[in-house]
Amino acid sequence: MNRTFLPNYNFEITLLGGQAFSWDYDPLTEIFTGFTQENFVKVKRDPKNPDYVFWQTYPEKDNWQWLSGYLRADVDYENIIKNISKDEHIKKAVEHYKGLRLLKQDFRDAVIGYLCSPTKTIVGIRQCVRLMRDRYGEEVIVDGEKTKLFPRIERLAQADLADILQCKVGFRGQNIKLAAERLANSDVSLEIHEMQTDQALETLKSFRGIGDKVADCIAVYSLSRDELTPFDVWGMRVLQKYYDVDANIKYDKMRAWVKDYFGDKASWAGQYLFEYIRLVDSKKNEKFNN
DNA sequence: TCTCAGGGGCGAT
DNA sequence: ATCGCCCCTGAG
Repeated sequence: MNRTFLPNYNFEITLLGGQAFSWDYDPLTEIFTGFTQENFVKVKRDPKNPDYVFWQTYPEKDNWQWLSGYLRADVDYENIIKNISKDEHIKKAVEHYKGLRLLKQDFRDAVIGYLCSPTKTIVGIRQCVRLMRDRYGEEVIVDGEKTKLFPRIERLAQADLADILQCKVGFRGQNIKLAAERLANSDVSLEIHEMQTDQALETLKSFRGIGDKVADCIAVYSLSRDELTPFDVWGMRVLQKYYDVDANIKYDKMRAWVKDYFGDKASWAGQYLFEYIRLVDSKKNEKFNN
């Protein structure tokens, strides 16, 4: 494996948290593995020096150009943290999840993944993604072992709806098929990277099954639109409790408030708060159950 | 066995 | 602008 300097990067919370659904961790080897339509990847923190990471890509080896882009390894982490640390609440979340980053996932992977998300748990979304991978993904040999990649959009586009439904996607199946067909038969997945954020969001929302929330997720996690903040109901509750935001505020206004408060790196703040909330909620911390 | 909510969005009022 | 429904799964 290659070895590269990459400090302040928390793989566990970044890769296995709420923003990507295609990473796994093997506690025995301490290796994180991820799959996209193009690449399979292994990363591991150097146990002897945590500022360094071991990594390898497949089937194209040593592809740091791709991996560093995916991990957004080049962002000015310290500066972003300084930027969003506006108050004690966010500072607490930042401290707790030191090294949490935002990824830049493959756009098509993100569309398919987040189309699975409505009224599902993160565990459920991950399950759908793996079922689709096993069913439609291309095989790749990784260090002598057979595994599979994220299903190619062209492959999903030609799958029968009845077949897609085997992946436990339920009413989202139709949306997945329609999106795959459109992405396979257009240049949207190339053009959207060049669009202004407003236009990108409108384009996303023209897909059946993509509304405000999912559009924001895709724009933040695969297009690096750092000024947006995908927030769910839990995010709303914390905004209400800690930031005195009106409980009945609409999604657009909530997003505007967050952007206004946290600035042009609002998505990073949102991610820290979201992961923090998710943890606290899972522990049933009374502080939040007022 | 049952209820219920889960990183929502759509279509009918 | 509100509201029932979409399909399925795991937790309680």
